[in-house]
Amino acid sequence: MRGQALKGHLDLLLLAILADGARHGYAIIDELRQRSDEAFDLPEGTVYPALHRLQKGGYLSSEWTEVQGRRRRTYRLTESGRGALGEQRLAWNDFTQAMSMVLKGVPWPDTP
Amino acid sequence: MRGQALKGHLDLLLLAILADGARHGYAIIDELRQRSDEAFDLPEGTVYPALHRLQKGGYLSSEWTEVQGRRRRTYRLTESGRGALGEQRLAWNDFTQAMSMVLKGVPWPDTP
DNA sequence: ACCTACACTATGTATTACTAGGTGTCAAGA
DNA sequence: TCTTGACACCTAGTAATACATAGTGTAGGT
Repeated sequence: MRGQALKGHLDLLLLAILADGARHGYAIIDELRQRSDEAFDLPEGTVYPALHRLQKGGYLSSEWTEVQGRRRRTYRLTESGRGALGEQRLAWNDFTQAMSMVLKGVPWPDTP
Repeated sequence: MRGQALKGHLDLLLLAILADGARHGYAIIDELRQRSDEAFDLPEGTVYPALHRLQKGGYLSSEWTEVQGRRRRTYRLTESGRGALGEQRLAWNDFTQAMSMVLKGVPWPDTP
């Protein structure tokens, strides 16, 4: 999938994953890939800065942990983050609905 | 609607409107607003550059017309544009499906 | 005379996903 | 032992693009 497509919707994805429980970055990438059936296979350079941005915005908190000699930064939804998740999900709903209204009636390409 | 959301999906919208038949920029904006039930109310500074970009990419052709003293640039889908419409529509489908897979299971906010 | 809708254009800005590089740990295999 | 690969993080720079802003001009109504 052309990743550009998720421009503006990455935050929602990350918040959604973290709604399940706290996770570290690498695990988030993994789960995103699994849950989306490989469709979302995001590079680290995409996810880490986004997590930093979300934390800076107060939507996530994080803490360092050490597991078998490997340091991990575990992220957790804040109250504000949970609110943002709800809002963005509603916005996503509105958006897809508006898209399908515009797309409705447009003929599909010939697929014989 | 926060317009940022359509980042990367504007082209699909424009191609979809033009699949209905040739139109000029202002009319495209109008129809986009109507078909989306006011959700997509795009500023000219968004749409015109996008049309130019699409034409430059070979997806649209255009010609000047004059209607009651007002000059209009009427845009039309090219063959290539029709192909792109099909592709982008499939991509949009894949994208929404992947999104809903990730979103599935995430609890909605309390709405009493 | 003024305002609004119509209709287009150009320039600059902010956001953001991604590229490309870098650091370091650990386990398995050659 | 040395190398590879998975794990795990980071940052600086780039490209794309929606939008803000400002400008040009016509037509029609008040």
